[in-house]
Amino acid sequence: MLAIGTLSRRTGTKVQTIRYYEEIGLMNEAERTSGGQRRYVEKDLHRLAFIRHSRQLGFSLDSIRELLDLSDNPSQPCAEADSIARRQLRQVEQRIKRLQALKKELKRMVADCEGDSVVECKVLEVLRDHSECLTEHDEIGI
Amino acid sequence: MLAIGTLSRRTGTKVQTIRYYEEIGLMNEAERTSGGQRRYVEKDLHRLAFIRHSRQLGFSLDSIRELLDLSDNPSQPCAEADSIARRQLRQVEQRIKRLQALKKELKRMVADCEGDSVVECKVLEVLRDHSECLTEHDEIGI
DNA sequence: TTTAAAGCTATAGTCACGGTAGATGTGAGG
DNA sequence: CCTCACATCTACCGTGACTATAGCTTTAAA
Repeated sequence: MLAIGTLSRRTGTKVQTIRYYEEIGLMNEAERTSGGQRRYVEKDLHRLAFIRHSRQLGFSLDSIRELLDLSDNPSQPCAEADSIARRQLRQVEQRIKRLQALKKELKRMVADCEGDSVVECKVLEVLRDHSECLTEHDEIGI
Repeated sequence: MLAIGTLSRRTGTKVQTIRYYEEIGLMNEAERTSGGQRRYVEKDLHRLAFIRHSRQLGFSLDSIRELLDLSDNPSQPCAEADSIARRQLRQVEQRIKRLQALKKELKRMVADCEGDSVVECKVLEVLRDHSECLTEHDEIGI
């Protein structure tokens, strides 16, 4: 039986995060000692590792919930897990695109900046005047 | 004198967002009508446009605060604005790198997935076992 | 048995807003 | 001047995915 701190170290997850996952029902409610402390078994370790790994791949907790459900019912067809992964892939590709547009704009901004004082600073000038932009960026790129 | 809704439309900023910017001191406190409604002048429009444009380029509100301070004191040297922009550029480049690693991993995941049922689903298998990963991804890529 | 470390709950904060309720103000038409 | 639709006001809660704190209790090793 593992204490929460051990689970934390073994998975690289903060203790509070583990408790948070329990609170939102992503982790099952852990068994407790007579004194009220949480104790975990190997199965919990695997589940948490699955969650963390999925988070590292950028899946939302909602997507992870779906993936865990699928993983818990091994007789279902695989198509759903596949489509969740593909959706995630599309999102990542979108983000990369937007960030690359930003990168281009920022590069141009700092490359052009050679003024000594703020009055003629290219960085601030570009920020002041949207029309100087090469690309149309209506959405915030995160 | 512009009402808040006009400012909102002219800059593509939600009304609540403008009020929020005032609350956190990013926008100056607006003049008020006798009835208590906010009224703006051209200067406010420019400041808000600067803020929105900076947000579109991914700057944090804290960075924008610095940039606005610089912009308000035009005799200062330009170096600081430049370094803020360069910092932002580095962050964007970092994010792109991480996302590209994720993309690679996700692509491999969905490409390998051909099983019919969840038991043999490659997607779930990879998520279950970190050791199958090509890359080390310790941080969550956002 | 002592005691330091680890655990507990409850609560609030993060970022950058978005949304709601219920009251009040404004400006154009009659 | 009056009405009425629309705009705006304040105050507050919610988002995602945690993180941090305070003040307590439990555990395990020496």
